[in-house]
Amino acid sequence: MIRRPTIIDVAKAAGVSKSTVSLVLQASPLVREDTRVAVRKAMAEIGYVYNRAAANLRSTNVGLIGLVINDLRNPFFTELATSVQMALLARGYATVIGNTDEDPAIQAQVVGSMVEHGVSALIISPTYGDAEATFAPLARAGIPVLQVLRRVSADGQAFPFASFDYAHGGRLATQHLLAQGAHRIAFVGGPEGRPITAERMSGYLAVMAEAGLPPLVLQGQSSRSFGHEAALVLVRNYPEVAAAVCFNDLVALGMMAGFAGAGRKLGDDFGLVGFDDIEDCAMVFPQLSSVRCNIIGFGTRAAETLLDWLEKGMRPPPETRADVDLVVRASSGTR
Amino acid sequence: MIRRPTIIDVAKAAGVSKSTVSLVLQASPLVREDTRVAVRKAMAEIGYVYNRAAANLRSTNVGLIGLVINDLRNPFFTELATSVQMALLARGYATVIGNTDEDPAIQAQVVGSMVEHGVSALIISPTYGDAEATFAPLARAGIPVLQVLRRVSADGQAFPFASFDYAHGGRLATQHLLAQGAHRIAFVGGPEGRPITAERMSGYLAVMAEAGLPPLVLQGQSSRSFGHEAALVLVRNYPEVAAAVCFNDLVALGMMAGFAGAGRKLGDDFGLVGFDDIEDCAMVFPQLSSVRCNIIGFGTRAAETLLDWLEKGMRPPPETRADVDLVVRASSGTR
DNA sequence: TGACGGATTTGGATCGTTCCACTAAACCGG
DNA sequence: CCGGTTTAGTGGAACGATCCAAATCCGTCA
Repeated sequence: MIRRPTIIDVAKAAGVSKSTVSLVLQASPLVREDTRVAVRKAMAEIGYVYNRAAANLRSTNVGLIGLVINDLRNPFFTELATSVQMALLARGYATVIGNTDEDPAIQAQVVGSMVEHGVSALIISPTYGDAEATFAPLARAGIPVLQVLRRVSADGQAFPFASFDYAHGGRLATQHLLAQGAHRIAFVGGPEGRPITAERMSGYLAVMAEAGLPPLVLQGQSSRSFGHEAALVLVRNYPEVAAAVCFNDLVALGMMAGFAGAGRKLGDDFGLVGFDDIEDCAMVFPQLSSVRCNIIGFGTRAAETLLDWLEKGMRPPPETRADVDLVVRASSGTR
Repeated sequence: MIRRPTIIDVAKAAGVSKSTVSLVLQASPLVREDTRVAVRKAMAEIGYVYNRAAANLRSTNVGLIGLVINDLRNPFFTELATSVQMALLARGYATVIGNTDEDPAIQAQVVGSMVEHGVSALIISPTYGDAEATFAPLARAGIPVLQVLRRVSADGQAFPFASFDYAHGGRLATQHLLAQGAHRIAFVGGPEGRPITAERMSGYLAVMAEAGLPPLVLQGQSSRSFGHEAALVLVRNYPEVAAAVCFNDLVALGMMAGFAGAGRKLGDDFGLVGFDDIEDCAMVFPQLSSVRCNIIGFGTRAAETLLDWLEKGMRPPPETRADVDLVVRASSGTR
């Protein structure tokens, strides 16, 4: 196999020095128009491909941003990934996406690999578990890192955190179901002992306490299958429960399937509100009410925050919360 | 900000030469155990981070594989991405995932950026549209590239293609619905003029022709919303149609919502078979029959094929088709 | 003891860019 | 015609690793 051409080959072909070729590559105004054209032509002719590794060796800022996602199969995260990538692209940065599949060891490896490849900054939705192995190398690398959606490293100064105002979302959902006339309302799903579960539940608990009603919490996986099971449990053991706030939409969708199988009719017999408002919510029957987190807006803002930090040194505050609102659809009753 | 430590700093701290440090980094068997330990200790102490850009400058193979996905929001592709990444990781390669969002311009940019960063090989599920801008630089770079799921560059020698035996899947689905007693069977969804639509439809058309039955095709987007519309069209305009083979599961899920809204009962009144067998199929009610494409197996095999090509020079055949089978669930009738 | 040879270790060249200090030529006003 | 300024282009020194040929250890054996 033949060697890849370098700027020196281009320089020879165009009859200029390698420095001039370099200037052309950087779109510098220092080169005359006709030499620029000649150099470009030479590049096209000999099939020159820019070697970024060599360039990075001299100047550090690569224009590469890392995005670490803990679960690429969850639509919520893919939507985030998509929006972040588009926003970064719009400002001229390339994105590398890494998936950790909720495995701290893989996360450490993925982050390590990104740092080695010289990403200039990182957005990470971290996996719970050994934070040290992931964040210590990041601290050493000294690049801007934004934690989103989950705060795993408590060091908000080094790793600012951005998420949604989940507690408020929980309030909205519960208040809405109360207003629909439900009294016994359950909270379903959410992995135990995780901050995000506590946040989403806290609004529910607060509203129930204010209304003087006893709470009922069924914790568990944030998956469809858990929602399915939970629906059957409710039907069997808690027939008096008339509504539920779900930890997320996947749980709610699982519950919908469970209720459908058990012959319980959503909207009329039972009010259901999900969390996240993923695309599927409007696509199922009956349509699912959900606490909307504007993921696209959030991802876009996260990307811009990160770039402002990287380019202008504007370090974001340790904690940022984005607004949420409630989208009322058929699943929570039409009364 | 202080300079990142280099192997020379490590070498000084450990009292050895930079070459020795380099050997330690490459886990070479040439270094004595205690010097290795000393070097590792020095690295940890001064917080050394490997600089891959510098390494790549000398030795080309980076251990970085690119994965280009056309739609990261489609669960089918995320499952593929996840499995490919895991398989590559298992063989010691890091993966960078890029999303093109079905935009040929973004695809060209993403691929260009990956080539510049020196990926050693690429798996791409390409976007339809300007193939030249994407594949010409890849041909020049001379790295192994595998087209999966979609064949956009016709050059199967340079860019081997791997996909599923979709035509066979279409046959299986249609034969099954016939066996369930349906006579009027529609084919719903699938973007017009795309090879994949033709493939999936061809099995359906063949079986209908063999059975002497007239086909009915409703082409359109491969989205839930199109499925929703199509269901309403069928109910209104073609009440005699008793079953449908869908272009993919998203269409089928959309149809399910449409039928539920129109009060038509799946399984009894209407038989439905999807395509892809994404996770949702088993999670909705009634559960959706689907042509299963073992994506995880496919992704794993694609990764291995690519690495065999890269490491051992075993170039794959121009075209590979993976087996599919039919998963029968409640949506296609229980008779 | 000293030559031998396998196991370790080392210095220097090298990879393809960018950056910097510098030159050559063109231009300009007095 | 001269010194000074601007414009366009140049050569060489980095950058931080790898690779290779050569040097150095050190235990063995004649």
